[in-house]
Amino acid sequence: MPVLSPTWTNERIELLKQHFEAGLSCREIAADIGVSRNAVIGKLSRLNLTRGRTVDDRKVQDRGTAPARAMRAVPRLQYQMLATIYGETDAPALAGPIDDANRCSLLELSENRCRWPISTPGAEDFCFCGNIAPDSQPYCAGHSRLAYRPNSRVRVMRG
DNA sequence: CCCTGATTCGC
DNA sequence: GCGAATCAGG
Repeated sequence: MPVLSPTWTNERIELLKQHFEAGLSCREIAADIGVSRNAVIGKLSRLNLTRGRTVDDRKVQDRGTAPARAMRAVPRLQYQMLATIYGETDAPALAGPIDDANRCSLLELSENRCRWPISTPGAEDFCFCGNIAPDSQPYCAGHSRLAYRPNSRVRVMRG
């Protein structure tokens, strides 16, 4: 390993198989090994480890689960996932406790207030979070994490 | 639009 | 054999 750039050595292939059998997606495997997604899937195809023509087992990413329509302007790069698997954990403290002391009704909402719905719409105690939403975000820091992809797609699509 | 995996094709 | 480009599905 001193000089050459080993493309697919045994270690990589083993790692590839391990991650593949572990249930990791090709994107995650690729990110972990350090190659492109196509490289990983191409190698898998060459190894005849493809699951047939099944496109995916997560069925499809659920869209429209958020109560608001504002979850549009989030590019959600995969760098977060990369940082996660690399152990970098680039994410700083993202508002742990959600303060629900400022909850308000729809009429009390303003531009800088969190619009996260509390309880069920139509219920008598239905209201909104009402916390301070930094920037022009529709939600406060805590609820933004819940609204926009909390993390990589980790078994949380049955909502 | 975004995501995903699978195949194709040039290197 | 390799992987980007492309295809195909959700």
